[in-house]
Amino acid sequence: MAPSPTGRFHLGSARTALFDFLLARKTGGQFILRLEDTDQKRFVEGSEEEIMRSLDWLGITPDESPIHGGRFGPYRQTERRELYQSHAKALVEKGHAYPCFCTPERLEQSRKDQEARKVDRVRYDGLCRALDPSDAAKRVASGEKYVIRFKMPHEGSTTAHDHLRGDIVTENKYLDDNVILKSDGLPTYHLAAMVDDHEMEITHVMRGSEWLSTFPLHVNIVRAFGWEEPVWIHLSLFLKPSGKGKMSKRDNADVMKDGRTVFVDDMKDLGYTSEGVLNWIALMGWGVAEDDVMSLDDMIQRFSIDTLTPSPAAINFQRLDHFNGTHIRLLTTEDLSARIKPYFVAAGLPVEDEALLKITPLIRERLVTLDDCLTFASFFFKDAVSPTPDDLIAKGLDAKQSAEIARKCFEIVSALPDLSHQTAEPPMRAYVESAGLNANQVFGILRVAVTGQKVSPPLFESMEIIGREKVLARLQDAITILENLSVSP
RNA sequence: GCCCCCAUCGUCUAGUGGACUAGGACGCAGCCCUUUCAAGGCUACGACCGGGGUUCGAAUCCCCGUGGGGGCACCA
Repeated sequence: MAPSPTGRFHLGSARTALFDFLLARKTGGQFILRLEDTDQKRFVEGSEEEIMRSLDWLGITPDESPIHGGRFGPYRQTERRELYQSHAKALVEKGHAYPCFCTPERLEQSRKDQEARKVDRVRYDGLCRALDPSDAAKRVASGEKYVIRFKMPHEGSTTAHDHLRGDIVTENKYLDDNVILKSDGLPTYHLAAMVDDHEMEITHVMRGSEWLSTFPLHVNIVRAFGWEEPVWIHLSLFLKPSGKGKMSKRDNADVMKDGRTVFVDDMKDLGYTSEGVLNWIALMGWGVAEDDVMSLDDMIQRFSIDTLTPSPAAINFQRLDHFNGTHIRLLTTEDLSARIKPYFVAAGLPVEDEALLKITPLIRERLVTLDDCLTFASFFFKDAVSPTPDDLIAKGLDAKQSAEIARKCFEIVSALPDLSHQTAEPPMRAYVESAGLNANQVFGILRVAVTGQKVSPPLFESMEIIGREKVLARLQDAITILENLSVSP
C-alpha cells in the first residue's frame, strides 16, 4: 500500500491496506508500505507514524516498509528522487515527454482564457510541446526552471483494463499532458507510482476508484516505458453514512458527535477492537456469500480479487457496533479481561485481576465497545455506590415499603453463612413468594442498592463477587436513604 | 460544462440466461427466554431504477433514459 503522509489514516486507506495484506498472504507475496511523500507542501508531521501505528493495531504490519526495510528500499519516495529523474529523462529522450518552461502565471492565464471560451475541458495548451527538443535541452542545460510533461497522444484512444470493470476506453483527445516531474525535481504521483510499482515488482495495484480518471495516463506511462502492466483494481469508494458524497477526513467532525470516528488511530480509544473494525471494513467492497463473521485468518482463506465489488459503499457505524460486539463475545475471558482492564485503570478504579476474571464473563455479552465495561462494572471496584432515591423506590411502592424490602434483604444476606449466587437466590425467592411481591420489585431494590444502578450484570453473581461485607454495607446505605425519605417527604 | 465509473431490501451484499416465490447480514418491529440490560432463538416487514430490445426464457446480455458517485492541479 502506498499512502501519502499528508493527514490522518482513515477507514478507506485501512480497507485498501487490508486487501493488499490479504492478497499478499493469499498469494505468498509481500505486503509493502511505501510512503508517497512527494508533496512537500502537504506533508504532515507525525502522519507517517500514525500510518504505521494504525497498521500495527489492525494486525496487518507490513513485511517491508521504511522502518522494516526490505530489498526494494528505500520506501520513501523523497529518498528515491534520482530514480524518478532518470526515468523522466529517459521518457524525454524517447519522445514520450518534454520539458515545459511555462510559468505558473502563464498557466493560470491560459486556464482563464479557456474558461472564458467555455471549452469542455481546461488543459495545457501545448506551447512547450511544440518546442524543438534540442532547443529545449539547451534551455534545461542553461538552468532555466522547468517541469516535465507526459506527451499524451492526440489521436486514437487508450484502452485500460481493470480487473473489476473490464476495459475502460478513453478517447485520447480528452486527455491532458500532465506534469510528471515538478520544478522542485520531485515527481508527481503519476510518475512516481508507476516507476516504483515497476521497480518494486508490484503485481497488483488496488486503489480507490478516484484514480479511474487518471488511469489512461498511467497505462500510457507504463507502456511508454515498455513495462509489463500490473493487474489494476479500482476499489469501490467509501461514501459518507448518508450515502451522499465520498467519505473524507473532513467528515470526522460530524461523525465524532455520535462517538464515532473515521480515523483508525482513534478507534482503540473509543473501545473498538481491531477484529471488529477489520471485519467491518472488509465487507465493504467485498461480497462474501457465507458466514460474514470472520477473523483475519478467515479472510485470508476466503479472499479473492474476483469477489470484489465495484459500486460505492456507504459506511454504516451500526454495523461496526454489531461486528465489534460479536468479536468481543468471541474473545476468551483472559483476553477480554486484559483488554478492558486499561479502561478501569484510566478511570482511576482499583481493579484486581482476580476479580476482573470473574466479572468478565458477566459483562461480556453486554459490551458493544470495550469501554462499555465502565458502565457495567465500575461498581465492583468502588468503595460505596450512590444510588438515587428515585431508583431505590420500586415501581408501585413507596419509600417506606421499599425500605422494608431493603431491610428484609439485609436480614436474608446477614443470615447466610456465606454469600454466593447459589446460597442467596433461594431464600430471596422464597421471600418474594411469601411476601406476595413480584421479583421485579424486590430484585430491583436489591440491584440498585448493591450496584447503584438500575441496569447491571446478573444480580446474584455480582453480589458474590462484591462480597458479603460490602453488600451489607451498601444495603445499609440504601436503607438509610429510604428511611430519611419516608420521615421527611 | 466535459470525461469516466456505478446501479438488487433503509444499509452492506449473494446472484454470472432457467434451480428466484430473489438468499444472507445490519437496522427496524413482534414473540420466546428472562430479576434489569444484553446475548440467544423464532417470526414479520423489506429490493431487482425506468423504458426498449435479444431470447422459448432476463435481476443476469445490449441500447437509451434517469439517478448516484468520481475526476477535470507543478495534490495524492
